[in-house]
Amino acid sequence: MHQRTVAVSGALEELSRLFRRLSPVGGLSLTAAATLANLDRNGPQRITELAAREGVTQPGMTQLATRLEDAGFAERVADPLDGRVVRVRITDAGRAELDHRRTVRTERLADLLGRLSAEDQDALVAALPAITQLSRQLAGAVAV
Amino acid sequence: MHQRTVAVSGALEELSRLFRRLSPVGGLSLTAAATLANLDRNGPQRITELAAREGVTQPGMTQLATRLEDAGFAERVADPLDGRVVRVRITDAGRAELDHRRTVRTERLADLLGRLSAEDQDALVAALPAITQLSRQLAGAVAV
DNA sequence: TATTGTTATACTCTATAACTATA
DNA sequence: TATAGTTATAGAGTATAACAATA
Repeated sequence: MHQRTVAVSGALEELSRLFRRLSPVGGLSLTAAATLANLDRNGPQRITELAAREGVTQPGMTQLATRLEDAGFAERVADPLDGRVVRVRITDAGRAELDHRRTVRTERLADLLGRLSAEDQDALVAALPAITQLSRQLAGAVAV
Repeated sequence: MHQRTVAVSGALEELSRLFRRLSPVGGLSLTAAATLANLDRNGPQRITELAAREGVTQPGMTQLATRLEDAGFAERVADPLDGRVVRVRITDAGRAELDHRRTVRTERLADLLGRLSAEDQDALVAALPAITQLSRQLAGAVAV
């Protein structure tokens, strides 16, 4: 067990928890926001596909899709080729909500980042590719 | 709004969400684990104090303390000086649980870190002080 | 009267199991 | 019979409001 891994692990858990507390911008849960962002980035997708990507069960995604629909952020579209399939699509209101969330969150974070030393800020920016990579690894690992 | 802030913000949200999915080591929620870690680090504390630190309401912390107590990870201790006050203290089983969580989480993370390039790994380690600082800033900001 | 903590109650989120509709 | 999705139901976690006990 590498010392550095322990350090990274602890730091990330702390950060993860604090970030979660900072995040509740709108009424969207983290999973709801992630799903919406996914729909925005990758276009309409089926319930099963979304469930797998976000790491929730199929019934869980059905319910989440319903919540997003009720909020006006997404809509269900029937698949003309297969009557069993439903595709979920983000709406304009959904995109606006994403924009809003990003704006508020970034404003808050900008304030905090501004209080870090220039060295710390640079180190954080330099670590962005690594963080992105790590996220991808995690997504793959959890998907199993 | 700085471009770099937007990038940091997005990366952190992604990471936060994925880390949460990786984390459920034991049956402990993130808040429960954080509270336990706090009790381990800083010693017995009152309900009100814990609630403020962890960003939950006082009734919320009462309930969390009860869950921790039921699990055998913490215990309530009466304050001899003030009959209204309850102090919560971590037990040996609680410390063992923390150890276990850290071990499992670190093992999982080590596997993922190992798949990153040497450059990415170094960048992540180099960013640790910045991440720690950011966590502190966040903790202060949220406490308000 | 103010403070500390608990109890009562309700809501969100997510899970598993059972079900419906279509292929 | 298999697949896609939904409905039914339950449990964890957390909030607000009302309450009890102590200072």
